[in-house]
Amino acid sequence: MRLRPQALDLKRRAPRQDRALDTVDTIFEAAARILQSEEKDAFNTNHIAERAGISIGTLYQYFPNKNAILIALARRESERVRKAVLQAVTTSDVGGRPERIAVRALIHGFAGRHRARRILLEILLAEGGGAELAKPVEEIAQILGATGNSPVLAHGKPLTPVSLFVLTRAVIGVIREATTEGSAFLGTPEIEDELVRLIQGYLAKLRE
Amino acid sequence: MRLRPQALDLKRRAPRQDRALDTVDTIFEAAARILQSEEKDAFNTNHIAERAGISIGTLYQYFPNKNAILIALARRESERVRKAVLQAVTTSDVGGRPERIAVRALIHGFAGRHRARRILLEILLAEGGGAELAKPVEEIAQILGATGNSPVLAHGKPLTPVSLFVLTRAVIGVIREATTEGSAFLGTPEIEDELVRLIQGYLAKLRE
Amino acid sequence: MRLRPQALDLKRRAPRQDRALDTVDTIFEAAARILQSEEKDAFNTNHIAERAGISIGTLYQYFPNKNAILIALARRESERVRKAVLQAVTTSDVGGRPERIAVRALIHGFAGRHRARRILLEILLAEGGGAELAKPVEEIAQILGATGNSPVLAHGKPLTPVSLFVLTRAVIGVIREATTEGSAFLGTPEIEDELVRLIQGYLAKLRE
Amino acid sequence: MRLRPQALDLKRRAPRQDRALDTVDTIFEAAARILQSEEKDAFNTNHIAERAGISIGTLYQYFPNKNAILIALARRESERVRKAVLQAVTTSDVGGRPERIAVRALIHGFAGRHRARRILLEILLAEGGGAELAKPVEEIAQILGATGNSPVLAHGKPLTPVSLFVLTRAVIGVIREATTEGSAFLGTPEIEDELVRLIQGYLAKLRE
DNA sequence: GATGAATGAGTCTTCATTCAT
DNA sequence: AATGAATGAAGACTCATTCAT
Repeated sequence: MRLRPQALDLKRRAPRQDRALDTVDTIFEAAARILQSEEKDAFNTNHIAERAGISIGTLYQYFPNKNAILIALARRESERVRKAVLQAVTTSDVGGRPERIAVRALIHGFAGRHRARRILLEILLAEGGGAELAKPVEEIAQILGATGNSPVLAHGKPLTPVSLFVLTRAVIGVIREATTEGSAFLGTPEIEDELVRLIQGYLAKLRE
Repeated sequence: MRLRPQALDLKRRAPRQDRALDTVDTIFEAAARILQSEEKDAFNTNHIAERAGISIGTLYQYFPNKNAILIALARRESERVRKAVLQAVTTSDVGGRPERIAVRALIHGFAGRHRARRILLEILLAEGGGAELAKPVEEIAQILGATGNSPVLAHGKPLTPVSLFVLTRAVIGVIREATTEGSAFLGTPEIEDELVRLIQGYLAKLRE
Repeated sequence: MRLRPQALDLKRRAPRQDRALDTVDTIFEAAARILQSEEKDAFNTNHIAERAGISIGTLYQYFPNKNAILIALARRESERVRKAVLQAVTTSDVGGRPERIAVRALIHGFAGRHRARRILLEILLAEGGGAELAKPVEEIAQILGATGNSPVLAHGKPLTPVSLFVLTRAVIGVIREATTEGSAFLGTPEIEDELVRLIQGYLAKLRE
Repeated sequence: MRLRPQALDLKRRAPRQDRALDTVDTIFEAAARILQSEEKDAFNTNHIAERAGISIGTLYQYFPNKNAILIALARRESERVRKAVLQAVTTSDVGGRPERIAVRALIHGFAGRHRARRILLEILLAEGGGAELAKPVEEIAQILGATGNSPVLAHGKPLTPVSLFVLTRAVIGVIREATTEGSAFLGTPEIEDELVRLIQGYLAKLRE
């Protein structure tokens, strides 16, 4: 794959008609399905177009290049996770266990559709789109970092940037590794428990 | 790239002449250099051969396919890290801070040659060689899991498999993310401190 | 050449535009010309495309792999011969000499464009496509085997499968050998006479 | 395979020492074994040398190129068949059925080691060595053609060259087709009977 | 005589992308 | 807007053959 440097104009054409909106969604749907159920090699523009039931020419009317599809797909997924986790973190739930809810949201978000997400991840990394993945996590870290903003840290002082980085990446990292390795732990309540302990233990340590 | 199912015979020819030994090293060196300094696309057999100053035919006398070079490279790197970390973990150092030494070894091991390692990582993942990466970490986890075997856990009971998984992957995960994102924290003493705290905090939590 | 197991989908793309139809024919024509006039080594995908005046990519839009071109070419030729011979065999010509007509059709069919056909033959054999060649002959044998279906055997009882096999393969075999050896007999009236005698002699013997 | 025009000096070195003789035989043996039991693709110089337990360099000390091995192998096989058939044809056996013996010898000769011989045949054809195969048959035809020389034709006049050609190629052709198609008839007594009838019928017709 | 490391032209095939219709 | 035929650079891999040791 020879990709253009950076495709800033991810969408070549702003869809203004219903038909066009459908088309974009159709492409997304096809791309996601391929990621979910097929070989990684099958993720190529011709195949996506075929699966979407459109011509390759039409596909290129909505995306400037293959990478743009990938990035857009990643953005779309990240957005879902971000929202879910954000809500978990900012809402002081009755039981007061926002870490657990955040962890659960993350696991479901990043590990839910195993195959699709893992492959999306792999391709993105392979194509240099790694930064894209960091965004939602980074954002969450920012929010956690703002004192009092989150019940998680209600009793403590604000975290340093490094601590934030380590905290967020540790959680994400464990989930990602589990996904990549195809670990059996994924989806079990145990790993959820452990991740909560990891967070709590770290925060406790920081408070010392 | 269409890879053969499982490239078990990583080396096609057992080098019997001195010349051959040199050649293998030359290939490794060229491959590593490409990973370090060039585009990911540059990691192709023709280019590797060219950079190594040998013919493509010669390259294929030593490696059955492109993937084998990648795996061999990964193995080679992992081995170094494994040894360093292993030593750190099993040696009861005077100061009694094996976590710190292990963390440092891991950071240097996995994050040392930033680019090269990141790209190796990316390509490996993209090519489905993810399992290969898990091995050294898994092994360390096993050792940490054997009670008393490591000073890290000297005072406690053996960890459960899930705890082990979370502990090792959290550390690895943070380092990996930092590498992938090209984080500025990488290489600073701060992140080392934080990782040690992460470990200690988690272990303390487990002992509760 | 490493061939895919069975290239059942000989045509990769069903041509829907006029342009496409032309292209397929162009490819056939180029392939046939190469077979006719050039080295056997020249029968490679790149060269075929070049000769056809199209890009290699276009070629691969119509044929899944090199072998498919070969098979398609063979089928096309066989079909012609089959039709001609079939007609000769099933038509009770005025002079009542269907053997002669069949023989002539076979000679012209299989020996007409000497070089092209011989090389096609050779490559097909070399690529394991031998079965493909047997089909039309086999079919003719079946028809000859059905009593009364053909004037050739009008006066006799149906042939046994072995006799059918020997009869058809003897005729085909002589023609094929003559082609392969580049025999000067090929195309002379004499060999036609002899083949007719071969058939008649054998059938007479069977009637004894 | 890019072969030299015509390798007239089939053997590069006249073996004068026992060791050398062994080497040539070893190469032949290895080549034959590969033909018999492996993929056609496995018939390459490197593999032959490996199988023969010698170095590729040594192989090239005895054969100027790959084709020479093939031709030599073919010659060797043809020689056996030629001798067997010759003897059958020239010996007036008690029962006076030389056709049968000749046919039997041919079948065993050309169809004996099915796989090996078929592949040898295919490769030879593919490499343009077809002429080589015709020689023994041609020779037999010559002998049959010399009146009185063979009991087969004891009662008749000498055959014309065309008749000879047709007669010999018909028999060879049937056997060859049966081999190539992997026919089940091969090796059965029936096909032997039929071939004898084919010969007798043709000869009878010629005598009319 | 033997060795086997090295060579590299050559072959198939893929796939992102364009553009005339 | 949509189509899809055409493009062609690029890449993995093979194998006959050479030649320095």
